[in-house]
Amino acid sequence: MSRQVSETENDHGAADEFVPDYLLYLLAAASESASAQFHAQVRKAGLRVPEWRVLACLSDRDGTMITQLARVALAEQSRLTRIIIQMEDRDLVIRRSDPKDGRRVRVFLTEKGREVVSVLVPMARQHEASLLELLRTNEGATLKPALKSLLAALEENGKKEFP
Amino acid sequence: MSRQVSETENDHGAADEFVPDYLLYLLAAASESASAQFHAQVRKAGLRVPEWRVLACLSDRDGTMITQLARVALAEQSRLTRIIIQMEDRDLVIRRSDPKDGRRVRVFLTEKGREVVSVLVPMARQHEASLLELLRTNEGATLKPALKSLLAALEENGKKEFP
DNA sequence: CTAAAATATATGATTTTTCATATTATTTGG
DNA sequence: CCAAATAATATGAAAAATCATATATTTTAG
Repeated sequence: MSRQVSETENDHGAADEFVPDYLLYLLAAASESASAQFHAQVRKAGLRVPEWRVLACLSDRDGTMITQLARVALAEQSRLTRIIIQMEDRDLVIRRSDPKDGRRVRVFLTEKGREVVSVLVPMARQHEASLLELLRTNEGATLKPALKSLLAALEENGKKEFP
Repeated sequence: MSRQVSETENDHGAADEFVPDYLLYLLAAASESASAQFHAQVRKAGLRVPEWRVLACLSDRDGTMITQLARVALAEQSRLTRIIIQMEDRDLVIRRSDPKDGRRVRVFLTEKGREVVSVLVPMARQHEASLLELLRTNEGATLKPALKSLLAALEENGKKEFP
């Protein structure tokens, strides 16, 4: 005899359903859900998510060009151009065209941008640690390597199709 | 002596960088990258991504209400309302208010919607299989369980904060 | 050396998305 | 039973994202 289940009670993963076991759903949902809390902190710091990503990327490599920033920030080029302009208006970054290649625009952290990112990166690290603590140790240990493998394999795969 | 590395050559994961080893980046990037090819097929089928997600969700549970669809399709409620209206205009779904609770709008697949999803789900399954083949077997086997654990843990966590 | 192709960024116009809030319906506490 | 609280959906206005394409620069082929 099966008990009555309320409509709103979410019984994820019911036996034979497609979505709850579908890799692309799991990836997107995990990304969304895992990011939610930290992204709320990002917004409290007065940044939008792609802006935080830009700052983080620049803290790794100052002077990255727009196209590369777009890749890492997972945003379209034309969108990233506008985001960078807005960030420049708020004195978070400055743009300088590359002397070796005038097409390229290199983006650098300002002092203010550096301060902001120096607060956020430690927060991100701490949040990541708390996420990994949620997982049983063995799963936590495999998740990142598996994602990296997947990304690397997809990149290889992409190269094959456009050689 | 280290060789000269071109600017555009993406040397992911350089020793001491933050972003390439950051879980939220890996999740978002893996989700994006893994989805890209299949989502291109979805668009060729004349659907936007959230529309495909709605159809997939309805093929699991016909008559799901807007709020629940929004959760699974990872879209905001007001956006999903509009998406459903557009899908109704294209005769992919129909809406019926719940007789037991007049606030709820239940969404059902039409014959046409059922046909579309019956083509796309097998494509999705095949694409998923090809993704998992890209991973070394042991990693492929751990990825989905790890993502599910993470999602489950995050859900538990969320409940604690709003009891 | 030069014309054509490729690359990097910017921009205008349109479409999406979001945010706040209105509307309608149900539940709950007194 | 009623008033207030809660819940589900809809909607208008504003912000953001996308698409196609323009502009500027560098590379490549001949």
